[in-house]
Amino acid sequence: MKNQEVAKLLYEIADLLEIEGVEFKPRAYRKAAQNIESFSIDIEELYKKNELKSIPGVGKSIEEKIREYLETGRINKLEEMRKRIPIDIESLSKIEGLGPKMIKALYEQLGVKNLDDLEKAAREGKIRKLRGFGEKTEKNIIENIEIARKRQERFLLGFALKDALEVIDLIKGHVEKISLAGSIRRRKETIGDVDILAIAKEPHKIMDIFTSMKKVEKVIAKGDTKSSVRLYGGLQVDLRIVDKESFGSALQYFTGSKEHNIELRKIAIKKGYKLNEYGLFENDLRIAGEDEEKVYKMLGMQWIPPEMRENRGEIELALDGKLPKIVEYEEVKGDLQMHTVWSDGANSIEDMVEEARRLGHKFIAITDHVGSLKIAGGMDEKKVIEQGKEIEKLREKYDDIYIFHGVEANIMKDGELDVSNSLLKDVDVVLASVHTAFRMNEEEMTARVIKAIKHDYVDIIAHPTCRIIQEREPIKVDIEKVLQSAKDNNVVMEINAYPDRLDLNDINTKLAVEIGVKLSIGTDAHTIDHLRYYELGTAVARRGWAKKEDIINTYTVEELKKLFGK
DNA sequence: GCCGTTTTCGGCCCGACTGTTTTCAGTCG
Repeated sequence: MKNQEVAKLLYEIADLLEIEGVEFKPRAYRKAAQNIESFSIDIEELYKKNELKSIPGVGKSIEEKIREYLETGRINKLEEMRKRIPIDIESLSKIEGLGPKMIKALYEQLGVKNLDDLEKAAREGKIRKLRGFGEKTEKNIIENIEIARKRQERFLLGFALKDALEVIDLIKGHVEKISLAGSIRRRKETIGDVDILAIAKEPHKIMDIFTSMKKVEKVIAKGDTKSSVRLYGGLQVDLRIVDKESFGSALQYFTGSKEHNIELRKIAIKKGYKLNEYGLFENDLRIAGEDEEKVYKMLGMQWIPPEMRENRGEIELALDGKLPKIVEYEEVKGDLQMHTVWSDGANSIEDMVEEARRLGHKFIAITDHVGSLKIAGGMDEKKVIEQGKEIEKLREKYDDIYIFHGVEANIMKDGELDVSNSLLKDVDVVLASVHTAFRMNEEEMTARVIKAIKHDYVDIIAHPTCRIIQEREPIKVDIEKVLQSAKDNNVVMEINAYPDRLDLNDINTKLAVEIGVKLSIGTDAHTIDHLRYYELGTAVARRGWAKKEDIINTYTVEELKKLFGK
């Protein structure tokens, strides 16, 4: 699927156009890029069917460029622009306070093309002399270069969420109301910073508590309405105090996404209203603002769960009153992938059972590695049988949780599993996944995974694309074909809930739901501490619009046994 | 460059903040 690839090029064209001072076109390109990037249909399929224009925001001209790229591997106009403006915009625009206009001025007047040039010019005191720039701007640039170099891109949701919830815990006793906002409230897989909103009678007292927390490394800004801190580890947290009558609209506004908000504001305009962070206004009269639900209601639409607010079609559905009822966090009743000391996990089966009970799970699947993955302690048939006996004993001891005996087998290069059927036939649930030979072409890799899907004993394909966020690209598979095959063969696809996997991701989950594939949530826990990540899996499910019936972790133990053929 | 329940031409989201200015452009979220 080349959607991300094409989107990236369109974003680059947008950046370059903006540098050139072209109006409105950058917005058009970005809009098209955004839609392509979150489109669950393969852009190459649309191209073959001559339906590229069915993507919102893609008209004659952008269609032509996509066509050119898919046919020749390049876009002439982009190549020309790159030659004309040889600037590393991507890294330069990461500098806080540096936008296209300033990048353009720096290039034209000082020849700044990249971070190194920028730093040199700043340190030599050349920037302050430019019209529109000054000493302060130059000083900020120097500081922000350091930060941009040090900062590792974005933070994983799973890690940031823990810090964010701890911050809220510290403050919530002192405020009237408090909520996460921003991408972390939408449970995006990575987040830039944490946004928190609160109502407070004595703002500066709250700000004192906030800025003097133990985990604060640096106070970036401190005022009565907004303070920002950087925690140890680099995560930035912003706390805003808002008025009670604006809390809902501020929450809506700061939750985003930006694209979602833009659409909402257009709807407001059509109705003759104005929507901003202070409320929804008819003339100067505030007709909604205190609660978020009412803001949506007054715009004539259903309230939209934060996880869905990405402008991927949710607004149209909410206007029609046809939003799908997505799975709720408390409907997920168990965890279907985890490891123990029987392979590469750190805890015993009983430890995992105890912790799962504490989390309120009704069932878990112990899915230790089997077969050739010796580095992960892959068990042989004899050990699997022994493990089964231990699980049987624990089932007798605990009657409030059911323990499925599972295994995780490897899908070898040829699509066969690395263990015999005799090992698999007696366990309750068989996960299969790719752990080796990640670099295969799409055709071979797709065939490999589909062969595993068709295997007699495979119930679930675990971490289907094998990506590691910010570390390893997904394997090259034709995800639509894989999902269709899963549907045809009644095989479940996993949403791996481990913080750096989240695989399937939100977009592929949405596609799976559309195709009708059942999904399972597994934490892939290797210690008892990892078990709490199951909520991240639910978050991905919600971002992919999965309903309760799409997620097998909402089933009863009896229903699961039936599904696994036991 | 795209788009249309005001439009096939003329619009394209909104407000705050910063740093530079002396009334505002640029950037950010």
